[in-house]
Parts: sequence; C-alpha cells; structure tokens
Amino acid sequence: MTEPLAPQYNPSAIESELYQWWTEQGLFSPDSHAPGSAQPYVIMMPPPNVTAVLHMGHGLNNTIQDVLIRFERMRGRRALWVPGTDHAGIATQNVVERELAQEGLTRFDLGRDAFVERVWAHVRETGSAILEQLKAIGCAADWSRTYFTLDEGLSRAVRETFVRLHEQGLVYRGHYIINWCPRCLTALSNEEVEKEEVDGKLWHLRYPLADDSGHLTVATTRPETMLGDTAVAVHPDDDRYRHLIGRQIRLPLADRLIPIVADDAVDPAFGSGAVKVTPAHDPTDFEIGRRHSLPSIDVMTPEARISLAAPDRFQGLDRYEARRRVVAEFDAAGLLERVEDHRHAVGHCYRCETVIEPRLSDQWFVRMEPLARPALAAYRDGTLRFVPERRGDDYAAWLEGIRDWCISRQLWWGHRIPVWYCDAAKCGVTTVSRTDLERCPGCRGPVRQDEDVLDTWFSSWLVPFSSLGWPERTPDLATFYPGNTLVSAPEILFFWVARMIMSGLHFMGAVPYTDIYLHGTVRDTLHRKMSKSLGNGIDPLEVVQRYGADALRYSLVSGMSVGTDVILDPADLEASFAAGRNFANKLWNAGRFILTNLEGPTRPLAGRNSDVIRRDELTLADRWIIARCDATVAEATEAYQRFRLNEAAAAVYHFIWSDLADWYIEQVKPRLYGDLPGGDVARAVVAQTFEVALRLLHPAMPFITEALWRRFPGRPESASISVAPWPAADARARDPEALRQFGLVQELVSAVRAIRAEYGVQPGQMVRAVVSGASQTAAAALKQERSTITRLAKLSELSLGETAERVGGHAVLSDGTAVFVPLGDAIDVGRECGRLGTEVDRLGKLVESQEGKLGNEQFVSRAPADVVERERQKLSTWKDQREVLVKKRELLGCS
RNA sequence: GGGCGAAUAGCUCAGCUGGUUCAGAGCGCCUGCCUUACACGCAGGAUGUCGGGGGUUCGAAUCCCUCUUCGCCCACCA
Repeated sequence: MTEPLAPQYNPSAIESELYQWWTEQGLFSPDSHAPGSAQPYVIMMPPPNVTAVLHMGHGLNNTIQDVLIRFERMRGRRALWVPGTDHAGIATQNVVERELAQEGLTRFDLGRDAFVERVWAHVRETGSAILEQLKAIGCAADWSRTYFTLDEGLSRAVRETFVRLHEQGLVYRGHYIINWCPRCLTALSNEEVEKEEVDGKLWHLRYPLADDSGHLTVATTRPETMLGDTAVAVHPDDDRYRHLIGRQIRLPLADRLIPIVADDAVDPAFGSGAVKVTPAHDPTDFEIGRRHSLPSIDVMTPEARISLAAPDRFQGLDRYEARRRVVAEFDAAGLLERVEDHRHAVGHCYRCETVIEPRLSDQWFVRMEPLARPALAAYRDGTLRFVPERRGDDYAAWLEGIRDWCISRQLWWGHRIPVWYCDAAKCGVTTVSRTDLERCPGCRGPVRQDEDVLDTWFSSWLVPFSSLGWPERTPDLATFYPGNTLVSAPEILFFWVARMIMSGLHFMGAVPYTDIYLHGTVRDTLHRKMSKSLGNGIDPLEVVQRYGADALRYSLVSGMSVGTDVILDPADLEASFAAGRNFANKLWNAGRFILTNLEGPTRPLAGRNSDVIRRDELTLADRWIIARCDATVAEATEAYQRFRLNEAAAAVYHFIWSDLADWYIEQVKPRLYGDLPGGDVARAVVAQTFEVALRLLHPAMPFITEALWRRFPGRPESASISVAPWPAADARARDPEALRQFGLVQELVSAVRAIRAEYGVQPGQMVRAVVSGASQTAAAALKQERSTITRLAKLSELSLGETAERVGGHAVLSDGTAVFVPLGDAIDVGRECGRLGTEVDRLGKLVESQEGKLGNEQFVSRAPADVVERERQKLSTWKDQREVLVKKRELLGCS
C-alpha cells in the first residue's frame, strides 16, 4: 500500500484487497473490535432468498444497514450485523422445478427425497452467492454468524416454536377455505396473495325453481363454481324473496335440487340480491354453508380443473374453459339473463402471479390475535418507533384486523411439519413432537409424518433470536437480544417485520428491535419498480465494476431521503452514478494532495506537550476550516442518528468539496510549499480536518476512506478507520467570527472573479482591486488573508481606501464593503453602467418591498421582535449597498 | 370501496417547528480555462407562475380546504 497514488481513482484496485483485510482482522465481529463492556448495537439483515441474485433493492437495503452499523461501531458500540439467507420455500422450489422442466421432468418424477436432495444441491452451489455479492458492495456483516433458515439450529427453533404454540393452543389444524395457488399447488397465507383490480364480468344467471313456477336470478363473477352450488341465499328481510325461503331450486347443468336459505351475509342491494352458495369455493359461502349445514362439493382439482364431482362433460376442463362452457350452456338454455362489466379485486400468487383459487382444505393455522395484542401495545406505548412515522399506522391497522395465519404449505422444500398421525383404526392419535417419531406413543404402531412443510416466514419470523442460538440460552442470545434497528423494504412489513415483533414478545418477552426504518423502492425513471421481467433493472455489481462500491453507495445514500423511493435510470448509468464517482475521485485527489504534502515538520493541534500549536498561530483560514469542520461533525452526526443519511452525506460532501478543497487547500498551498511560513501549522490543520472528514464519511464510503486514512503518516499497520472513534464536536473549535470573516474573504474573491469573467479578462492577466467602506473587522479580515485574496483572485494589488479611478468593475459585499476593479481602457463603460443599473434596480425593489413590510403596523407589532430586527438589518444593508452602487454610477458618469 | 403519500430548474430530488442559509443541491446546459491534487477538474453563468384554485396569517413552497395527475397500502359485497 505504499505505491504512489494515481491521479485517477481506481476503485477495483483497492476494494477487494481492503475487504479481505477487514475480514482477516475480524473487524466486523463484535468479539474482536469492541470491549465486552460496550453497549451492543444489533441489526438483523433481512435474509435474501437463497436463489436470489443481488439487485438494486438489496443494494439499497444493505447499504443503509451498512452505513448504520459502521456508524455505531465507530461510536464505540459492540456492533453486530447478523447476515443470513432464507430457504424461501416456494421461490426456491419453483426455481428447481423450472430447472427440471428443462429436462422434461417434474418433481413427481423424482419423488420427494430425490427432489429435496436436488434442491439442496442447487442451494449448496448457488445459495450463498448473494452474500458474496454483498461483500462486493462493502457490507460489514459478521459472516462468522451467518445463518440459513434451514440450518440445524434454526430448524430446532422452528420445531420448538411450533410445538410450544401448539401446547399453548395457538397452533391448530382446521378445515377452511384457504388461498390456493393452482400452479404452485399449495396453500398461501392471506399476505401472500396480491390483490389486483381487474375488469371482469358479472353474470346474471337464472336458477329455475324446482316446481317450475319461475326462477331466481343470481349474480356471480365465477360462473364455473356453480357446478358446486349447494344452495341459494337471500337476505331474510328481503321482501322480494321472503316467500321463496325454504323452497327448492333445480340447479341447471348439474341437475341437482338445492335449497333457498336466508342469511344475513347477503347484501340485498348487490346484484339481484340472491347469492349462489358454493361452500367449497368461497369463504363467505363456506360460512353460510356452515350456518345452514349445507354440503360442500369441491368441483376443482388442485390444478383448478373441473373435478369428477361435476358432470362428465365438464371434467378436466380448465377453470376458464369451464367458465365459458357454463355461460354458453346457460345462454343456450335461455337462462343467461344478462352480463355486466364489473371491476373487482382478484387475488394473485405473490410468487407466480397465477390467479388464486379459494379452496377448502385441511391446513395448520396460528391463532394470531393473542400474539398481535402485545405487538400492538408495544406500538401504542411508544416502544416501537417507525421511520417514517406514518408507517406505524399500517402496522397498527394490520394488527387490529389480524386474521389467523395459514402456515402449512403443500411443498417439499421447507421445514417439515412436526406432526405424526397414527392410522390405526383403534388409536388414530395425532402427535405433535419436538423429536422425530418412529412409532405411535398411543399404540406403539407405525406413524406417518404430516406431508406438508411450513411457510418459509414461519422460520424467518424467529431469526432475531433463533440466529443467536435460541432455544438454547447462549451467551450470544444474552448479549445481543434484543437488537436495535431493523431496516427493511415496506413490502415485507407484514410478512416479516410485524411477525418478528410478535414472536419476539411471545418467546423472548421483548421486542426484537425498537427502531424500524422502512426505506423506499428502487424504480426506473418511469417510476416502475425495477424487476427482472420488465428488464429495467440495474446490476449493482456492474456499477461496482464501473464506478466502484463507494460511488454506488454514495449515489444511493445521497439520492434517498427518509422513506422515499430512489429513482435511477437503467438506460444511463452515468447519469445515475456520476455524482458518486466524481466525488470519490475528488476525495482521492484531495487525499493524494494532502498526503503527499504532509511530509515535513508538523506539530499537534491539541494535547498536553509544550509543542502544541497555539491559537494565535492560526490564520483566519485555519480558524475558519476548523470551525466548519466542527459544524460538519455536529451536522453529520445528528443526521446519521436521525436516519437522514442523505443529509449526512450532503454535509460531508459540501465540507470536503466546497470548503476544504475549493478554499482551504487553495489557501494553504503557499505555506505547504514553503513560500510562506507556518507550514507546520498548515499541515496540522489540513491533516486534522481531512482526517475528521474521512471518519464522517466512512459509513457511506468505506473503501476509499479506509484507503486514504491508512496512508496517514505514522499510522500503525493494523489500524483501521472502521474502528476509529467517531469524531466529537468540540466547543473550542466554534468560531462564528471566523466563519463570518472568512466568508467576506470568499465573497471578495468571488466578486473579483465574477468581474473578470464579465469583462473577459484573460485568465493570466493580473488586475488590481480597491476595497472601500469596509468595517474594522472586515478590513482586518481582508488584511489577514491578503495573500490568499490576491492569489485566488489573481490580483497584482489589493488596496484598502479610496481611489480616483472611475472606470472598472464594481461590486458590493453582503456587509456593505465596496469592491472596485480598475480596468482602464479594457472596460466598456456603457456595459458596466448597465450592469450596475440592473443591480441598483434589484436592490431598489428589495428595499421597496422591505420598507413596505416594515411600514406595516401589523407586522411590526405582531411579529416577534428578533424577526423584526433582522428584517431592519436587511433593509439597512440593502440600502447601503444600493447607495454605494448609485455613487459608483455617478462616478462612472452613467446616464 | 377505505386509508396514505407525492407534485419545486430540462432530469433526480432537498427544503424538518410558517420569517437569514427561501427559492437550493447533484446531473445536464452555456462561456472561458489542460492554473504543477483532480478535465470524473477549475472559474463564471442561465433556467422556476414551488401542480391549479380558494382560505388562514402581519407574512405561505411550508398550515387548512378543494380540484387535477401519479403512486402505494388495505378490502370476503357474490
């Protein structure tokens, strides 16, 4: 690491090497970087799916977590970021099934054991690829604690949880209508169904009365389900139909007799006011069926084809073919009354988008209300804090309306349900067990385990404690539970975040974290979510390759404010990431300049020894940059703490680029080069302020800050910025006077530069400047930084006082100090008159409106005194400035 | 159907508790510069009815109402 630094920052040359060094040093593990007495700070990484490939959403999510964990680590906490992967039941099974399909096979061809082995092989091969990718963007997670939701330990936790909840009466098996995906061939929870509004139809079908005395019209969006109708329901108070209650319908096509029943669930105002009742295919109908002891006829196969329960000619038809056929037959029989357009919400599988079919089946459920109550209380009493706050309302609303959680899945990949059935006729016991059963505890006969597996979220909702060893009482669990912050996409608030809170409270007696930061979504410029299917994604690794991890991270962090979406342009990576790349390069070159100039005598800025730099040795510029640095420390620290990462990034960016590089480094050059005395002071100040800036920036841009920081002279080989102490604001650095005075210096330089540009003065051409009307402090400041001013404004001479010359460029600084740049023949007097004229007009308008404001009795009497005083100050400054310019115009002889 | 959010420069967005960082930043654009840290740079510059309308207030990008447009979440009216 001692080779000379290249003028162009080349991230790929340092990133992987640094990352490897960090991990070798164990810097990401609290065991090695922090004393045991330090307060822990814990983040649980949302485990990516094993089959996942890093996309920008992961990039954003993990960058935020990494910024926070690095920040807290530097602040001295025992920072632990636990990474892991999720076995992702349906998603992973789908991937492997697709693979098999390429070979013309289905999972049934392989059989359960061989299929599961095949999935394991796939997972072993590609399962942790995404974690490797996270390393490429710099994630400082503790890889020694990486978990997988199908690990032995986590599997034990899952089983313990299931059994315990069962013992507590909170897990039960039930025969209900659940959401069924006919493609994945499994039940889904309510949360796994995505509702989508679609334009559908409402078919009005005529059901003849059994005695041929007429008909009753029912309205339905799914005519094919009529094959399973077992009643027609009307509202008990509906006068139109009251006389029909208890009579029979002859169900067309199926040719069955079904009763007309009365039920409160029917809305007389909708459709015809009569509802066909299909208990096997609709949740409401199922309830009606229960109340009226109606039979359930399941007319669909798991694949959503018409089953053997329907007349022959429908059997085997796909549900939509069946729909057309049913409608056609009703039409042919003159029983199709009418068809209406009807917009309604239809559920889709969150994994494959297939339309969900409500289906009657036996499933396992978790009784959620008892778990939800404490989770809601933790929000209401302020234990939980959401960022942004409004997300808390979504959380509360979901908990208030919570429904039982269907946790069984008809898949092969996942945690097998720990339930064993005895099929012996005389025994038939069902056993829920922590350990695998060989024989029935009742009759010692053979048992068979439940075929189903558990919802993948049933393992991930435990990770805040299962990943730390629960149900064992491990030291990790004692130290790192509960954690602190959860960073997540809002999409998984219910799937994961809320459920972790419930499980944490139930099994550990404490919420797993108190701060819940829900960030936005990464979208393209059309505000569409980035997705593989749309092909509008940006590969974070490509960005890392082209611009570096720090550029990626900085661009994400700075382009994101609390809870808002991040918009990136997949068609123009340059536009999306130039800011980060440019900044990294700027930083690199500032560092290159500073580090190569640190050789030479220097003395400490603070400390006990007598060699320390005295305050009176500091120039105005020194005091200014130290004060600016201190203000930036306060600003950035506050912003990081409040999760306002973009503000923290902007504060440091501005300090480094606009203050340190544009002004201070320029100011300090003569001293560093030995052209002016005070090189030791300059070295101390530039080194200190830059070093502080690097630390402030490290959470957001870890690689480049580490690379530069380690190159500081005298740095021990083992030192890492990642565990360097966080900069503290220092009251001694505060210096409002220096901020104001150096501000005038900057204004003066800028004013001269603007005049030079305005009149096309050649870049190499020196000019003179005359300053008049400066206050004592202003004059003192300009004198102190005279050499800075003359150099940066390219002045041959800077004089204070009046001059007889009239022709040149004019400007007035914010404190009323006048600047005059004599330009002799070079200047177009008319042009300068015009320029001054518009400026006088502008100030005139300001003065006018300000006088209006201050002349307003209401304002003066009702606004706070300090506001009024400030406004008076403004008025007098503007008046002074206008005055000066008016005089200049007179001197120039402007008309 | 219910709830929520957003609309500010050509683009992406800051602007938090009404009043000194109040109209800003980055990218893009224009002009001039290869000034020995950086052309991924330096210096200077242009660009806005703060979505429309109404209101509260001495004062509104900021608070309230309303409309328009976009987005999100929730929902068993078949």
